[in-house]
Amino acid sequence: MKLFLSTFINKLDKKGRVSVPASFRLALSGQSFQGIVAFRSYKLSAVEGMGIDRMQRLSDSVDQLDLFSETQDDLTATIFADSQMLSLDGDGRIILPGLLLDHAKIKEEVAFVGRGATFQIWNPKLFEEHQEEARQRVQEKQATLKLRGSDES
Amino acid sequence: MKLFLSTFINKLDKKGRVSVPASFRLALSGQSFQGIVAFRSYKLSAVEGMGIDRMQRLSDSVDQLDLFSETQDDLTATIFADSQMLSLDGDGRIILPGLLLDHAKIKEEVAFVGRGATFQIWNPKLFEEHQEEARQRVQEKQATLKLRGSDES
DNA sequence: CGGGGAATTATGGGATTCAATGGGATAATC
DNA sequence: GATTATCCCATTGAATCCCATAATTCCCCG
Repeated sequence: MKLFLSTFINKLDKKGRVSVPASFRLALSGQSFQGIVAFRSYKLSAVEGMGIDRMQRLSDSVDQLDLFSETQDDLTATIFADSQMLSLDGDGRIILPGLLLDHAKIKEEVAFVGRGATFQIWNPKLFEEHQEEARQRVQEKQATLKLRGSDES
Repeated sequence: MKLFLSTFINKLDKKGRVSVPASFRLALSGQSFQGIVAFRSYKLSAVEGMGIDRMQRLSDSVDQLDLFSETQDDLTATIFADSQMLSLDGDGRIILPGLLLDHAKIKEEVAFVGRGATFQIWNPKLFEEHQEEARQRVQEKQATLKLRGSDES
């Protein structure tokens, strides 16, 4: 199961550690770096999280742009430079650096929010509000989605 | 793991040495030259850094251009002629030559800035400003990126 | 259906390791 | 001989490992 689903709320201990939800750890297993890559969302008070494999694909995509171009530099400065490699300890925890805590306004509780291929890390309170607003926007706009590919069950 | 991620700020000692971040050293391991290749960015007050392997690829790319063309000559002059091989000492440090320090206006603190397949070396203060501008440009232009490769993470 | 383990997960804290840094001693270079 | 580079070791603070315990979920059997 390689999907990040559901929302989990865990505690930040006094060393700055949090348990990554077990199902997220499962989704991350088998990657070349045992941990998560996280960077500040540039639109939200939240942290974007994913496995290193997806990051590698992002890097390959950026490599298709012109080397030394402004676009390439801007993207790498906001994504790669800002991202942190947070490795899992033996008990499945990471330590969240202060920079990320500040950006997401996280104090003692941490929400891990599944988004399919990636996930986000929030202050639980702020996420609840955000989710409510998102639901309303979806309803107003009657947003829909086209399905790709085929089922294989 | 062959990606340069995150930003690390280390100190320049009075002998002109800096520690290369451990995760960068990991990304450089296994290459034919144990150290980094660095040259002055021709657009920014920064130093471009990478492993020797990527330098080889850059050389191959330049080889695709017309021999003796002006572009080819300009590129080789600004990149290959300008680059320095900085070897790692036993403790994972390099010596930054004065030419590079001057160009990047580095005094006592050095920022190693990950860019995926490569990295940059900055004066931390200057990079912070640059990163802020880059973030804004990304937002304004709604710069996006198509993900390459297959979707199975 | 429901209770009682058994396994898994989350969390707290002590002990250990490792990265970054400073500096002395030795070797190479001009 | 002076300057610069390399090697080696000491220190410190942070990250990691390791174990203990608490909470939760799962599962089997009554």
